[in-house]
Amino acid sequence: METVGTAVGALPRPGLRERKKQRTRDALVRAALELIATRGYERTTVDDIAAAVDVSQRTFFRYFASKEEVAFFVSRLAESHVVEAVRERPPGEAPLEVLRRAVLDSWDGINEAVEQLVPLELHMRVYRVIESTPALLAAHLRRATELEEELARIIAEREGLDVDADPRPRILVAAFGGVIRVAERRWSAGDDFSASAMRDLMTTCLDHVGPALAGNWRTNPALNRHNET
Amino acid sequence: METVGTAVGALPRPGLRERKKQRTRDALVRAALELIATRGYERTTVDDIAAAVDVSQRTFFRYFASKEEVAFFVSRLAESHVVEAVRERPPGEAPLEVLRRAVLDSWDGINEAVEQLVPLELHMRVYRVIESTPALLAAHLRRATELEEELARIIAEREGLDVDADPRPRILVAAFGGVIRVAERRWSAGDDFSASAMRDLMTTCLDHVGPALAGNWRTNPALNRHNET
DNA sequence: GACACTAATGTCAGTCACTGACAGTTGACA
DNA sequence: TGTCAACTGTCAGTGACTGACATTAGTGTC
Repeated sequence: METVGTAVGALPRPGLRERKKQRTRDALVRAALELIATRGYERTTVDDIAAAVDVSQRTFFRYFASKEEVAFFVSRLAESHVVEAVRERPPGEAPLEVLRRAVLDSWDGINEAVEQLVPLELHMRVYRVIESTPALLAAHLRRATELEEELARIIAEREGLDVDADPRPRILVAAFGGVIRVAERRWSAGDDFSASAMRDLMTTCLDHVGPALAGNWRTNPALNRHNET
Repeated sequence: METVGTAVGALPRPGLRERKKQRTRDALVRAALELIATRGYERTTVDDIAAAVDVSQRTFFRYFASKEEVAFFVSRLAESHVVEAVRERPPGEAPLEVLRRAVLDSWDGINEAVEQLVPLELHMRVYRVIESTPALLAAHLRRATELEEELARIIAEREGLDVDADPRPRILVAAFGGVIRVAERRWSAGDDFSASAMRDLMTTCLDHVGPALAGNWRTNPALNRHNET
């Protein structure tokens, strides 16, 4: 069934043209992230990025729809991992637990995948720029809500619900997403950039949701119980 | 006590120059919102808006830092009312209840204030454009997080906490904000654009937070109790 | 009421993100 | 080797936004 010369299958070798494209894309991503992390987003022009890879500005825009897009290349990778992890959770697990476990359990794998693309340290520097650049922060939040929408649909499907009829899937993911973002901010604001520090932060923040929403904080000032089924 | 010709106090009359500025600003807002609601955000250029008010493009940018800013003029007004309402909540009230009551109780007043600036119906059409335009949605979310930050600080102060040390204020507002956004979306997606419809939606969504975060949904599928003090 | 002072505005030139059109180059495949 | 299609570069143009400078128009003064 498989001829030798032609590319019948999809895997064996992508062909010179495809490999060249891949190389150009990677080079653009790396150059862009390095420039953004160093100079900041606003002070990095698309011309700079293109020049660093020695292609025309027009070519940059053939690979990325916008300057923003290249800044979120790594985030995009991470997000797809989370979605995958949520999809693979065993049925019957409680909704909040699905999200919690999916994020926490896939965390190490995510960081591994990122590292294969760019140094984790570079990604962190870029993340700080994202958090501190209004235009990028806005884009980040919009992307986050798109991800939340996808997760809400998955949760709804697991529970056999209609996302547009029952508000709970979206409410759960919105609350969850908000908490994750608090963790992200604390992570990028602190000085421990390790993956495990981020996981600890997420755990802590998630453990606080219930108590924070519950009545008077002064009657239960500290966090006493952690795990429930 | 009151002189006639000159502006002695600060209130009586702002002077011709100031009144002209106010008129120009209002005209720009109204023209912009009308154009955005009708043609959409992307198909409305700043030149269009300026031309509609018969001023130069440069003047537009002296009143608004960006094209986005004019689109959020009404939202900004509403936000300031919410902040005010949260500030005025009686001490001792539970944090989540502070937010809930502040939003719900000030809702009618907010809509009144908005109506004085532009027709409520126009604001709703603009809101739909905001929700459906990526660039505006992003800006909307960023503004929302800025508001959340402010609210977190107020809550922290009420409770005598340090926002950067105790994560609960930010977690609470993040979860709360997420839920409010779900309500906003359902409101703009539906067909009842009245203020009371929005209030009902918010109430319902807030009532669902607890149950949505709690364990297994199938054991408590419906929402049975609504009001507590 | 003429006069200086200053804030508001218009005009102009320039940067930067992004796009469509067209032409040149280069892998892919017979 | 030659044809075809995909990639790329160049160029021109739009639209958001900014700085510089000249012009206009309220404001307070004599």
